[in-house]
Amino acid sequence: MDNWDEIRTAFQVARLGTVSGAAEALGVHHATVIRHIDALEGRLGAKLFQRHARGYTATEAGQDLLAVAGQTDDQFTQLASRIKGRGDEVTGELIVTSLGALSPLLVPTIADFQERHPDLRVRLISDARLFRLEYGEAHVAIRAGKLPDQPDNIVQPFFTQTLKLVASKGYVARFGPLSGDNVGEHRFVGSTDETPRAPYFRWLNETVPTSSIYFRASSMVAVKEAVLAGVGIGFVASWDQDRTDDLVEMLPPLEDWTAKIWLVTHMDLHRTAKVQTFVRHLKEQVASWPVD
Amino acid sequence: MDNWDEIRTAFQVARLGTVSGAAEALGVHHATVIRHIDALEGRLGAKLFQRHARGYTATEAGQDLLAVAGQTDDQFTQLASRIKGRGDEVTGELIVTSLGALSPLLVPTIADFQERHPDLRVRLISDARLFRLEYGEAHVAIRAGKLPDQPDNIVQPFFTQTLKLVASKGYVARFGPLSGDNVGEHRFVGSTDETPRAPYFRWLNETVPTSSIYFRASSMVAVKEAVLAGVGIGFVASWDQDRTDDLVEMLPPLEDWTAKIWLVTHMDLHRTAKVQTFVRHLKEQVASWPVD
DNA sequence: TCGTTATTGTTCATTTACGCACATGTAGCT
DNA sequence: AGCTACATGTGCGTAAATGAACAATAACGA
Repeated sequence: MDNWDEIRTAFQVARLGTVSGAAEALGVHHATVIRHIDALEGRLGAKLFQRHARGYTATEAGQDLLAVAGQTDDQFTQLASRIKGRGDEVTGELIVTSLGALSPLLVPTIADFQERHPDLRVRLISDARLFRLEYGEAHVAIRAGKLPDQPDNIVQPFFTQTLKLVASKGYVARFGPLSGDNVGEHRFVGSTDETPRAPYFRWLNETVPTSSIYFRASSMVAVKEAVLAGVGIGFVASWDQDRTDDLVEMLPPLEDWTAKIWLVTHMDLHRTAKVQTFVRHLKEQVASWPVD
Repeated sequence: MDNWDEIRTAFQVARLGTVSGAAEALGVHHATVIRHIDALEGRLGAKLFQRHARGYTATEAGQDLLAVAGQTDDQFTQLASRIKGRGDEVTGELIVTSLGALSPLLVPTIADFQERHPDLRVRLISDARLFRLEYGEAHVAIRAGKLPDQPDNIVQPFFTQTLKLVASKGYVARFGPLSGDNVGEHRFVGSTDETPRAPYFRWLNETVPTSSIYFRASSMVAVKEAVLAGVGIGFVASWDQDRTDDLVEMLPPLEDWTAKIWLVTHMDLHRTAKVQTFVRHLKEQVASWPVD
C-alpha cells in the first residue's frame, strides 16, 4: 500500500461521489483523479468504484477505504494543528543542560519559569560529557568558554562569571596569607584536567608548581567543597563565595579569572516559543543574579 | 495537510532515523526524501527533525507524526489486505434484484446458497422500477426480455420460461372452453401496460379486443391470483400452473409465449468471488427448477 | 593519525505526472 | 425534441518531481 496520495484521492472520490468534486476539493485536475483511482485499483487488483455517468459509486472496498481514510484525514488534520500550535505554546518537555556548578543559581530560576508554565516538564542535566544539541539531547545549553564553532548552534552571551582565588578561614589561620613570593609554601586545589580549557586553571598551572597542587577535582562543586574543607587555595565563583562567610580572598582578581558563560540553542529549535520564552526568561532573571 | 506521501516519507525517516534508510525502505532516492521533508516542514512551519551527520532525529513534532503515521500505516496495510482478500471470499452483502414472480423459485435457491455461506447477508429486491447495476443498486439482476444494450452490463441466458394461457376450473365451468372463434364471449386478465414488452401480452392485445380484458394487473403475481379467483383467462408460468391443480390450459402453447430470462451482472463486480459463486450456484440450481 | 564507511546535501539531466483541451454521454428541464 | 448542465474519458505538451553523480562532513577503527 505505497502511495498514500492515491488513497487520499480515492477518499475524496468516495466521500463526494464524483471525480469532478474530488478534483475540486483536492485542487487538481479531474484527469489526475481518474489516473490515481485507476492506478490504485490496478495495484489493489480490485474495483473501488463503479463508474457511471452520474459519478463514481463506492463498492464495498471503496466504502471500507472511505471509513479508514476518513479517520486518517481527521488524524492528520489534528496532527497538523497540533504541530502548528505546539510552536506557539510552552508545554511538553524542556531539556536544559548546564554546568553543574551553576545549579544553585539556575534551579530557582527554572522553578520560577515552571511556575509561569505549569504544563512544562523540565529536565536539567549536568554531566561530564557534552550533550549535543544537534542530536536533540537538549533544547538549551549553558556552557563556559568559547565553543568550537558548531555551525547549527546559536550561541549568545549569557553573563560573565568572575572567579576568586579563595581559601577557608581555617586554612588561612594555619598557612597564612598568600603573596607573590610564598606560592611554594601553599597548598592548592586544581583541576583533574591536564590541559584545562578554563583560563583560571591554566593560570594556576602556569603559576603554581604541580607539586603544590594537593587536591584535584573534576567539578567546580567539588573544588569549592575542598576549599571549604581547608584542603587548600582554589577558585570559587564570586557569587558562590558570597554565600558563605568562611571563604577569604587570597589574591586580588586578575583579568584571566573571568569566565564567559554562553547560552546555546540549536538552530532548528531556537525560534520555537518554548525555547524563545525560556531564553528570554533566563536573560531577564540573570540581571538579579549576584554574578558581577 | 495535503500531500500524504510526504507524511509517509517523514514517517519512515522518523522510524528509521536516517534519510538513507528511509529512502531504501521507500524505494526512492535519498534526494527525494530530503525534498519531501523540507517541503513538509516548510508547509507546517515547524521542524520535524534535527539534522546531523549521523542522521535525522525527530523533534517532538516528528515524534508526534511518527505515532500518528504509524497507526495510519498499520490501518492502510490492513485495509489493503482486506480489499485484496475480500475479492476471494463470499461475505458481506449480496443484493439481488429479480422479477417478483420468480420469488417462489428464487427464494429456496438463495436460502440454500446462504446455507453454504453463513456470513452472507442477502437482500432480494423486486420493484416496478429498474434497479441499475452501474449505480451499485444490486450485484445480480434477473430480468426478462432482451435488455437495452448497457455496455457495462454482462448478460447471460438463465432459462426460458414458458407461459400458458389458463383459467380456473370455476371459470371454465361457468364460461366454457376457449376456441379460436369464441374469444369475444370470454373474459381475460391482462397487463396494465398499454404497450407491454412481454410478447405474450402483446399477443393478447392483438388477439383479444380491449373490451374483453376485464382485469388488468401490473405484476404476474396479481395476474395469477386474478385467474385463480375466476376473474378470467390469463397467462401463468407453466411451473406456476403445476403448483396447483385448479388451473386448466385454455389453448395450446404458442412460440410467442416463451420469455427468455437473463442473468445480468455489472462488469466491475462480475469477477468477484461473491458474484461468481452466486451466479454459478444459480446456474447449477436452475437445472432442478420445473421450468421446461 | 589516517583511511574507511556511512551519512547529508546540491546540481543537472531525465522521466514521470500533471493540466489543458476536446470528445463523449447522461440526466433533467423547458 | 432539443437544450443545458454536469459528468467521465483521452491525447498531447509542459512543468514538476525524480534519479544519478558528485561533494562534503563526521564517526569509527586499525
